[in-house]
Amino acid sequence: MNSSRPVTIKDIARRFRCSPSTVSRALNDHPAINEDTRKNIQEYAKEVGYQRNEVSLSLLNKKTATLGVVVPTIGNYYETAVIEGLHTVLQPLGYTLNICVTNENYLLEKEYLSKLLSNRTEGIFLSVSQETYDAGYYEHLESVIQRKTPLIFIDREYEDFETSRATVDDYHGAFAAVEHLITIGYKNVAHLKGPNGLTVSEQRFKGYRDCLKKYDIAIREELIINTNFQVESAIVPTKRLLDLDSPPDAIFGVNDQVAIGAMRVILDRGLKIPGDIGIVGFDNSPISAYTYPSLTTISRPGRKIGMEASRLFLNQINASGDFAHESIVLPSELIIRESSLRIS
Amino acid sequence: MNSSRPVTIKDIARRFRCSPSTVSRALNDHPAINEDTRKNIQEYAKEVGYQRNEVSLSLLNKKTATLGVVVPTIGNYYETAVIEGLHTVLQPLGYTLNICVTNENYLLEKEYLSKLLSNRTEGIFLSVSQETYDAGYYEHLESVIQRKTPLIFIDREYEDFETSRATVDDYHGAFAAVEHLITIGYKNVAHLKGPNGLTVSEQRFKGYRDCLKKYDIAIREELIINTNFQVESAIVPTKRLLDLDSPPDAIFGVNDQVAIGAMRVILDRGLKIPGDIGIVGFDNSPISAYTYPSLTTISRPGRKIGMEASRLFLNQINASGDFAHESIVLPSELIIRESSLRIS
DNA sequence: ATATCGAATGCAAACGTTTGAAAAAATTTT
DNA sequence: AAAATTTTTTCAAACGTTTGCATTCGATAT
Repeated sequence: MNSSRPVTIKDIARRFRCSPSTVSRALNDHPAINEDTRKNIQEYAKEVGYQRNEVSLSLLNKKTATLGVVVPTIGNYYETAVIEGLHTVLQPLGYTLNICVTNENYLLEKEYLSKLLSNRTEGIFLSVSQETYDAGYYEHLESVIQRKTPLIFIDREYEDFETSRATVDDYHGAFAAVEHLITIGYKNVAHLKGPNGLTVSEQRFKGYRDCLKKYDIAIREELIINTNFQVESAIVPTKRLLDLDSPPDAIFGVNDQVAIGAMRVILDRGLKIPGDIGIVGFDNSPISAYTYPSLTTISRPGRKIGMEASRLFLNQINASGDFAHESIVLPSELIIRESSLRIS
Repeated sequence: MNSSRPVTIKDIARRFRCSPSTVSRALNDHPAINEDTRKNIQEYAKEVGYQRNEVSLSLLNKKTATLGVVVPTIGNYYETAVIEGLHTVLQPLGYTLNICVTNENYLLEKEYLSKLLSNRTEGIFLSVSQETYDAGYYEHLESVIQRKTPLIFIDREYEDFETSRATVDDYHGAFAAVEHLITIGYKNVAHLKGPNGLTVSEQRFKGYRDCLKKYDIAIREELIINTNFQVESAIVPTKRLLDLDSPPDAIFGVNDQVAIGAMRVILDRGLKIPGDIGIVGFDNSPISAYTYPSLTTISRPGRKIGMEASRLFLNQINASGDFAHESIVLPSELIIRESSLRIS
C-alpha cells in the first residue's frame, strides 16, 4: 500500500506521446522546445507533483552534492557550532551535509566512512573518535585518501596525517588561561584534564604545563586528574583535589562542563569562588556567561572553524594541479568573568 | 587533477576478461560462481580498493536507506538526544540519517524537504520551524504526503495534520512543575514563556494556566513574558518581573536555559533561591543538576522520543494495508532539586 | 517543383549495478 | 563417442535522466 511509484519523465512522455528527451528539455527550459509544449509539460508536471530523481542524476553526472560530517558527538556546544559554520558556507552552494555521529566508537566511524564513500560523498569533514585515537587506527582513512575524496580534519586530528585541517589553538588558549590565574595571584593551579591521547586534551595540558614552567612553578602530578569532558566526570576528581593536604587554589578545567562541575563541588564545600578558589574553563559555551558565578573561559570559535574548514574543502576541489594541504589554526581568546576575578 | 575515477565492476571485468555479471556475482558470493574466479576477483577488488557504487544501486532498487531528520536547531540538549535515539534504533538497520537544520527558517525547511524527496529519502522526521509554525504554512508538507513518504512529527507539530507523531507530554509536565511550586508554598508563580504559536510553548503555558486555575489563583498577565528559549532571552524579562510592584516569588521557565538565565538575574539582585524565589525549568539538561543551586526541572525523554519515532516509522513502512497513524505521548517527570526546595 | 533552411523532436548511449534466462563449457553417464 | 547433466559464464534489460547528433516537418527561397 505504501509508496506509490513517483512520477517519472517517462510517465509524462507517455502522457504527451513524446519522447523523454523532449520532456527533460521542456522541464529544463531548453530553448529548442516549442513554447506550447514546454508550458503544457511544465503545467502537467507540477500538477502530478513530478520531482526529478536526483539519484539518477548523481549516477549520470558522478556528482552527489553531498558532504559527510563525521563527529564523535553533537552533544556539546562546540560541535554544533562547527556544523553551523559548515552549513553557513556550504548550504548556499547546494551541498547537503550528512552528519554522522560516532559516539567515540571506532567501528562506527569506520562504517560511516565506508558508507560515505560508497554513497559517493564529495568530501568528508572528520573529527576522529576517541577509540580511533587511542588505538592509533588510521587504515580506515586510507580508502578516503586513495579515492582522493577531500578529507578535512576538524578539531581532533592525527598530527602526522597528510590532509588539510582547521583547528583551534588549544595550546595558547590553555596557556593564557593558566597565565591569567597565575598573574591574578593564584599559586597552586590544578588541571582537570581531558581523556589521554586526544590532541585537544594534550595540547591544553601542554599549555598548562608550559605556563607553570614559565613561572617556575613545579608541576604537582596530584593536581592533574583526568575527566571525560562531561560535567559528571568532574565531580569525583574535584573532591579528590579538595581533599589533598595541600589543595589547589585554582582549577583549570579542560572545558566549561568540567569547570562547572568543579564549581559545584567547591561551592558545596562552602568555599568561595573566586575568593578561595579560582576557576577557568574552555569553550565559552553560551551557559558559561550565566552560571553563578559566571565562568572565566577561553573562547573557541566553532562557527569560524566550520567556515574555515569549508573554505579548505572548496580550495581543494577547485585546485588546479598545484594543490597543497593547508593547516588553519584559529586563535582562542581569554574571556575573563567572575570565577577568576579575585580582588587581590 | 582531483578525484581519480573510482574503480567499477566494469574495470574489474575488463581486467579478468569476463562479464560484469560475473564480477558482480563473485563479489556477492553468488553460489554459481567458480571458487577460483570468486577468490581472484575478490582479492583484486580489495587490492584496488573497489567500493560498490550505492548510487547506482539506489537507482536500481529504488531504495536509498536514507532518512531525513529536519529540526530547527541542534544546539539544545533535547534535539541531540532525539537524534541519538533515532540513531540507536535506525543505524543498526542500515539507515543513514540525513540531519537538516532549518534555523527556524521556513524557506530552508521547504528547500530541505524538497531536496530530501528528490533524493528519494525513505522517511522524514520533522520538527517544524518557528517561522513555519507562525505563518501556518503547510503546503510544503503536501508533497511529502502525496509521495507517501512516511512523515513523523517529533516535538513541534501541527495538531490537525494527519501523520504519526511522538511528543512529550508538555502539558502535564508543566502542570506538575507549577503544582510543585504551589504545594511547597509559593504564591505568585511567573512564567517565562516560549515563543507564541509553538505547540511546546503553548502546551506548557496551558499547563501553567490550568494549574493556577485549579488552585484558584488569578492569572496575572504581567507575570507571563515571552522568551526565545535561549539563556540570554531570559535576562530582560526576569528583570522586568523583579521590578514589578508585586514581584513573583517563583518562576517557571519554559526550559532549563531560560530558568538558568533567570536564576542568574535573581542572584545578582541579592535574592535567595529557593528562599526568596523558587525556580523550575524544563528539559532536565545535563547541566541542570550542577548549577548552583541545582535546578528543579521536568525530564523530557528525548532519547526515548527518538526511539519511539523510529518505531512509528518502522510500523508505517511494514504496514500491510490497514495502517493507521499513531500518536505517542511520553510522560514527563518532575525532578526536584534545590532551586525550589524552600523549607517552609 | 525542388532545394534550403530553421525549428522541433526523437534516437541512442551513458552512468554502475543486479538478475532471470539463455548459452557455453566442463563433467558425467550411457 | 555421443548424449545427458551439471557447472559456469554471458546477454540483455532495467532503474531515471541528460545530451550530442540525427531526423522529421513545415515553411521559405530559388
